[in-house]
Amino acid sequence: MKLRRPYHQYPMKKRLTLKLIAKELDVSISTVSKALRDSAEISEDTRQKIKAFAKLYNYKPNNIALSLKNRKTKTIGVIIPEIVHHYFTTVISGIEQVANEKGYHVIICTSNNSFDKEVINMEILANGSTDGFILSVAKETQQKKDYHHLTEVIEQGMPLVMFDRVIDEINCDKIIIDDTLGAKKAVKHLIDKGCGKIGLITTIDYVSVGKLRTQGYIDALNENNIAVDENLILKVEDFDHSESEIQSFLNNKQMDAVFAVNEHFAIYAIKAFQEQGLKVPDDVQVIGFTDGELSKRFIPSLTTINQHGEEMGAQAARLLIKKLENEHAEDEPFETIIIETGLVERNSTKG
Amino acid sequence: MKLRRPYHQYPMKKRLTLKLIAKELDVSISTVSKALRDSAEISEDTRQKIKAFAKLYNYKPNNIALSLKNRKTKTIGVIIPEIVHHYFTTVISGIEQVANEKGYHVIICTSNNSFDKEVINMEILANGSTDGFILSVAKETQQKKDYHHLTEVIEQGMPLVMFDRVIDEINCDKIIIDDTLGAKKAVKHLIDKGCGKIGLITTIDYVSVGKLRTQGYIDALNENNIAVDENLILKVEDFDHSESEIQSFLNNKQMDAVFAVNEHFAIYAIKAFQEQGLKVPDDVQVIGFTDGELSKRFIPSLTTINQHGEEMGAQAARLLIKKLENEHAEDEPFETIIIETGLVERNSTKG
DNA sequence: GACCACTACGAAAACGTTTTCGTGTTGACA
DNA sequence: TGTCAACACGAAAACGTTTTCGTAGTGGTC
Repeated sequence: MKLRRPYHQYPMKKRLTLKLIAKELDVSISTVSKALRDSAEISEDTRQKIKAFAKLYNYKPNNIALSLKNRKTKTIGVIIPEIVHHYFTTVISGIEQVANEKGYHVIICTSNNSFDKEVINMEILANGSTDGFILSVAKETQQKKDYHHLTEVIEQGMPLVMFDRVIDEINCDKIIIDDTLGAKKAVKHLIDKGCGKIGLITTIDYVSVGKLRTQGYIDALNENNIAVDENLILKVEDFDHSESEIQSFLNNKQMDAVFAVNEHFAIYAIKAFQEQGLKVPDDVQVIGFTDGELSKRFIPSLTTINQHGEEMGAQAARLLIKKLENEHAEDEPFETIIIETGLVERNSTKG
Repeated sequence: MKLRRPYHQYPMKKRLTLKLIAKELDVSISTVSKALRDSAEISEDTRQKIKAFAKLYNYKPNNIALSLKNRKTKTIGVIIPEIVHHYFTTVISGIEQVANEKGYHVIICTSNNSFDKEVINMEILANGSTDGFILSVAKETQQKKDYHHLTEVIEQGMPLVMFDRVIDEINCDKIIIDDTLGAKKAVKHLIDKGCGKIGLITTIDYVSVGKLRTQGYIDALNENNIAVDENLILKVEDFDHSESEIQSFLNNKQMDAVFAVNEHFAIYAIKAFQEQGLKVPDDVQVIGFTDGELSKRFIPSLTTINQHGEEMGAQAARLLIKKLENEHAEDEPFETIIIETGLVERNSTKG
């Protein structure tokens, strides 16, 4: 008869494993595993005994071992340009909710808008840490047009869902908002409020959203027979010094409204107008894109186009997980889901 | 002599493994492993051959297998109350930078301020997914005072670093700001500007930061021989309806300044004052706590106490990694690092 | 020719699981 | 008593690494 100290007297610290339980209870590892998974192969007696022991000492299977065995990690990798950005956090929030619901967790990496960091992050996560990716590409990647890291993971059979800043040439699932339509909505709203001389503050063209929103602006004007005046369009070069750029742009242009492609630009515009002695929305109306804290709380609060970040994240996660859990995922065609933008009316436009 | 199709002709898709390389090159797995790690045991010839092959087909070791073998994941788990919150994203940003620098990646989970979700997240991540934790506890956990999940991971030998909302009873490394001192700084600044009737808008006491900042407010008054007037203190019960609470609180109190324990409260205060026809900062001055987008961009921009979130995250990551990589971590005493708060002067106080 | 020391490699264990398959023991039945 | 099924369990492989140890082969030395 073997004598052994009960488990709890061993120099604690080590996590409980199947092997340890097996040793304690004088059965084989397989028996323990089966018992814990309620296999019919194991007698009621032994099963009870093992389960009781496991529960008592709080056994939890090791995720890493499971990942290795199952060759899936139940983890999804999210790579975004930056995290200190309200819109992206809402997306993450949406991703996380859906992911957790379905038993996945989320690894987040930021590219800081750097191509190199995006590539490195993808490579690291692709080496087994992650089952698939949700990605919004870095600005630098958009400029470089080097997508080898994306095609690589796709070729390896890892599902990839792109959102927001997507790349047309890459064949994968995508979640986007209709930037053009959203912008058009915004400008149309200004036109409906009686504006005719509408300025646009946007980004330089290689930022795809900037380009698309500019297009929406143009579309709205065209459809309403308003000539596009290049003098009313500012393409901000240097984000960090956008305030002064915007200020000088807005001087003496006599516009009655401005559409800005993001919150920052919008409030700088308001500020600039106010410093000129103009009142928003009485003298000039302003609409932004992206509905963040700033828009909500600014005074006057900002009328904006809402991108529904959370919804976007949720859809992205759903789509990715669908691919992950579908055996025949390869055969299925890729989807592109368009999230509806919404106009949120506040106090920077006339009521 | 064996004939075999070269690797690239096999039905692609599978990731390259040591085993596959070994098979292709007719050597053993160990030889491949050693060659790739430049072991002197392997002849120059074979080494070159193997490395060339690996490079050509872009071999990358599988992280999961490595994690299992090394019993460390090079991953740190971050659990925060919510992610859609500027302050937390700055912390995450700091964590990520340091972590990546040192070859770690970051899994982020949100507790949504729910005790249960915090517990579940910790348990899941503790099952092998993570080497250690960085945590800011959920409100609900603070109320419940149930910390079993924290003590459990600590007992398992997983390092835990708490930041911001820390729990005194738990023995672990901590990164905090001196909330009391920060608040005192703020109130002192108001006093220096000539204010004598200073209001406080804070949260109910079980939110530790609210309590501490309230204490700082009291300290500052005491040190300057100003009597504490309970009528000038509002403890907001319901965050979501704080606006109206604040509004009615501020009516006819005749204060010359307000210290608010966060941005939200601060701008609601400003709004309320403005609606009463009072000018900020001329008639009444306001200071907030936490330096976010809102403070920076609001008009008037907000004088605030800066918590240096990024710095906080960076320190937390450094501390955690130090523990992780130190053999004798167990013996080392726990540290509590205090991050200095800074006063950021803007336009809600007199220049 | 016997011994030795290298050199260059392979076998196997280990990390913690799950699962397939094999097998000893029991009891029933002819 | 011999056969067979059912039962209850164990051995081993597999996931992809790293590392320890063992060992064929080679060449040199006395």
